[in-house]
Amino acid sequence: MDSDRPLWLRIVEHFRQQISTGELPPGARLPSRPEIMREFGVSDAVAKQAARVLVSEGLAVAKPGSGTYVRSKPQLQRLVRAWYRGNRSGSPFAAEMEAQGRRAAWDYTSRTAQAPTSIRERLGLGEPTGDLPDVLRTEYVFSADGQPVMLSTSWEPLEITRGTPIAMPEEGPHAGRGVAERMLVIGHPIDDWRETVGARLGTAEECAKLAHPQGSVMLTIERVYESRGRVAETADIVLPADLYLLEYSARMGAGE
Amino acid sequence: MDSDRPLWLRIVEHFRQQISTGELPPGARLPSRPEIMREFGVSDAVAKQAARVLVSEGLAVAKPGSGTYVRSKPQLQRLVRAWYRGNRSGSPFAAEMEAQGRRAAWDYTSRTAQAPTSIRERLGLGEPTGDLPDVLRTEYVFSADGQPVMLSTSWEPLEITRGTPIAMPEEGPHAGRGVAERMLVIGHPIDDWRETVGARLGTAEECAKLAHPQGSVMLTIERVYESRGRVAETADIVLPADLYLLEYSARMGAGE
DNA sequence: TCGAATTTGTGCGTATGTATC
DNA sequence: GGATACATACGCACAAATTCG
Repeated sequence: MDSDRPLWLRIVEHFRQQISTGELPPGARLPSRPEIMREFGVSDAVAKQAARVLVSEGLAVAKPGSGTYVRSKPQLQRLVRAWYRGNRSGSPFAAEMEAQGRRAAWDYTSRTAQAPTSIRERLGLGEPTGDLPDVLRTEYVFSADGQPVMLSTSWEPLEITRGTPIAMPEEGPHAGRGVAERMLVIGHPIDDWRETVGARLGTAEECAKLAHPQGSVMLTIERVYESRGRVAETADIVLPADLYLLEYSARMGAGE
Repeated sequence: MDSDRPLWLRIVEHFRQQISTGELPPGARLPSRPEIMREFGVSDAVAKQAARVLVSEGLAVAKPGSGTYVRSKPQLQRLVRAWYRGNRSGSPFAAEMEAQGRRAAWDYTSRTAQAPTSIRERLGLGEPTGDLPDVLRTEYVFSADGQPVMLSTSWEPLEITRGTPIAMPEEGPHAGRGVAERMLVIGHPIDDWRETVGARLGTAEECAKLAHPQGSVMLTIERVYESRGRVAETADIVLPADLYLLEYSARMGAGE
């Protein structure tokens, strides 16, 4: 008689408000399911549903055997996706993390492969030759302060890098230096840059790698680096939307 | 004994695969709850859970009284967030939609208000004076081909626009022209531009306004327009991640 | 036009497994 | 080991919307 909204929604809204006002600070324990049943006079199914929604919204974390807790929201970090760091040395990620006073690190695995069609299109590759590999595919897991925070799969055409000292991104004298710097070494200065940003729910694998609950919202970036009108590298980047904001900016040319 | 994964997850994965391979094409009807119970030998609760997950993942749409259907995924549209359209006339949104051959339209409501603190910070406003309004707040619902596709809340400091012919964004000779063009009219050329991109689950209100199922993933943009080092406008933009990709690009200066 | 069958959404009660405290 | 708490699972009931004869 109170309202026409579902019971579980009212409970969700009750806790949403308590969390947003700070009445329930991060880390605070929410009532257990039996407690919710008593306090709100609802059944177990309703308490369950409400808890699941709060968790799926990222407001709470459920710990079996312990309780359900208000999620401590790490401050949203801004990732500056601009190019004025072009002539710095070292990886852009490391520079960004250093600027925030965080410790950067990454794991990677590289292997040559034949590019799938979607990547072929982005790289401007022609038809594949037999099953000859034509790209170097490198998977990265980037970490900040020991926490995994970003996934990236990078594709470089072997056409460009084969036989050069930078053929393997993370080996040799230019290891860990970032794509732009490495390409410059072999005479392919990156002079154009394009990022396509989207968002979706993370796959189970992505959530696991990033130590996030299943179904977390992820930002996706398709990055393309060009050198003299030719694509020198492309990457698929995935990062948790609850950790990062992406910052793009441009100064307008006067006439343009 | 088959696996240690939850029953509902196995059912979800079953349909996920059928959908991704096209075996279940967009618009196809999924089995009803009783059918799933029979086919998989599970209880009603499991069938329910599986259906809810498929819907929350955006793979299916549930129609009460009718059935659950594979969601027809509209092609992802790219929104170019760059500034080379600076000297075009008319609204950027209208131009973008026109370029895609779609019909653009928008509703709006404007009113003066006292800016909340987060907006004050972005606009660089000082302490509020009593409860005097100091911004014009305009809420937009943008539509393409009659479908709502984007929400935007725009904030303009009255300090700048008060008493000018463009004080009301959607009235007078410069109605519907876009912020940059309007600001230029009163001698505040937009010369810097910054967007902060994030993603999250849409609120119930946002999902309703955008005719999307509850809990859809949304892209969020915080846009700031500056004129001579001063913020002339800021906007909060929300758009469904299953409809749009955002495209940012930059040509690197040679030396930078 | 009307009514019956179907289907989803919501809600209740109970039981078992497993992790935490 | 015992109590507590969450995750999973079974079975049932009813309301509202849709479909179709």
